[in-house]
Amino acid sequence: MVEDPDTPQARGDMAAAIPAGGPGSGRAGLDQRRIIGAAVQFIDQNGLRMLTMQRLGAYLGVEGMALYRYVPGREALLDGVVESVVDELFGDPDVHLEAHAGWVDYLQRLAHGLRRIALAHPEVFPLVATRPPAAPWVRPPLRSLRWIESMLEVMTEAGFTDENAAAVYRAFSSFLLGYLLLEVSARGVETGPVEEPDVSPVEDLSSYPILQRLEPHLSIDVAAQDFEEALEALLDRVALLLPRRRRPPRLTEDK
Amino acid sequence: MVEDPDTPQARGDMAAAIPAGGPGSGRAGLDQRRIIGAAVQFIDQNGLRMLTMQRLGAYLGVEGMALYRYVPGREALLDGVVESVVDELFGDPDVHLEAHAGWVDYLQRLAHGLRRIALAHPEVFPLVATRPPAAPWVRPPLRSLRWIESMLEVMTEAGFTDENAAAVYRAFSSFLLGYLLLEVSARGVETGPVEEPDVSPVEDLSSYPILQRLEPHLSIDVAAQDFEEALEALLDRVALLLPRRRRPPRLTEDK
DNA sequence: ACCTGAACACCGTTCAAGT
DNA sequence: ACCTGAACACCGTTCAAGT
Repeated sequence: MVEDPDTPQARGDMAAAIPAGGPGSGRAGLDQRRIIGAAVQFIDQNGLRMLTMQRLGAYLGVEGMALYRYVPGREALLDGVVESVVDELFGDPDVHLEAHAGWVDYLQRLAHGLRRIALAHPEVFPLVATRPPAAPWVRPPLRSLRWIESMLEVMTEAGFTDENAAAVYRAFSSFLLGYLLLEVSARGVETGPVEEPDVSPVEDLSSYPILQRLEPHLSIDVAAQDFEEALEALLDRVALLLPRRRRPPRLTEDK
Repeated sequence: MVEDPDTPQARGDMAAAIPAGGPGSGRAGLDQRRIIGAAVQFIDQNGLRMLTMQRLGAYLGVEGMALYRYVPGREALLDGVVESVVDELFGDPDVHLEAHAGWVDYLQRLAHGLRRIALAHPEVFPLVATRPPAAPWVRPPLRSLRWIESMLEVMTEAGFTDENAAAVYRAFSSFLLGYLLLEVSARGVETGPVEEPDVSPVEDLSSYPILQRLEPHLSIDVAAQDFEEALEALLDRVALLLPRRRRPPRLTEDK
């Protein structure tokens, strides 16, 4: 079930005129899975806006138009990229779908799994966030029917009403989307191409004294701690929806 | 300060061969403000992916290359679009910068103002959300130094420490970004072009019984109520950061 | 001063032709 | 069966030329 996006089949060192050292002419023939995997790699390495049918073709040692035999077009390819990246969650050993210790543990694993994906593919994540979903109840970044079903199942079995389970799904999605998109974009997405040193004309802060004073508190390292706290706050709030029981103490498994 | 994006100067009914009834050859000469305003209108009407230098030129009754005298290029134009839309906040009479009744009232006005902007320009908002910010501490959707400064000022004057004011700014940004992006995308962004009826092959839900059962709870109308509740929850959580005082009761002004 | 024509390098996409 | 050449319509962008 875990589709290795690396497909290390017969990787010869013949990356001669091929840009950025792609999988080269990996022989073995094209195929939709391989093309989408290569697109993910290409975006990770070169940024989304560098992805072109012809460049992706060259990356695969082929002529660009050849891709149209396996992929309906560029838009469909991007959809495939998003699906493929989100589906990495299925292969994550730390998010074991069936082996969780209660809904808190489940949501924590899910959240951390999605965060790992976002950080592993920062150039792809904006695509995950903004591609129009197939249906209005598919909310990024949890854009997989399987995961939505899984989450709703865990929540309802944990005693949440249907209505509350759905509300938790919505709140959880909003939280993850906002937080991860900001974290990923703060880590210099668009650091892709050449990144002209530019001597950082970073806009004059002298008219904004408070912003200037608080700047150290707005650095990326500070922001990186927010995730755990915000997740905890959300889980605490969710726990209040549960009829009788209090939320179990943290890190204690309650099977 | 309120720059009317409609620029109703001499609007003749000569929208002959001009696509989608733009401002036509509004005479009066081009100018960067007018071009960016037209781009916003164009995106609102036709969707982002329809925006092309040549089409925007035609929309303005001009030849496309003419725009390069006023705008450095397409990327810069998009930056201008984002800035222009976010700056509409300055003209919003309900978000009066100086006349607020405490930080709770201030944050509520700010949140609702940004929500109005997102809903007024659903096709632009993904751009607001994903354009790489000028600096890592500029967090969408509050991408204006003036507003960031303003918010930090209100929070610190209300008694929050520098560190907490910054934390509130981060949490507030994440909340707004995640919530508004999802709300906007749920309202059929990409309803732009022709929207083939498609008979909605909306993916078979029969393998996902819980999802199927909860579908009514995931509709857009249900989700639209979440904003107020989530905002309240965030404000409650923020209030806990304040050293002594409790959060003042809702809707009561405390000047 | 301001816009346009023509040109360039590059897109996505189709399809007949090659192997 | 699978890839390529050539072609088409369209991009963003530059610049000499028109008015």
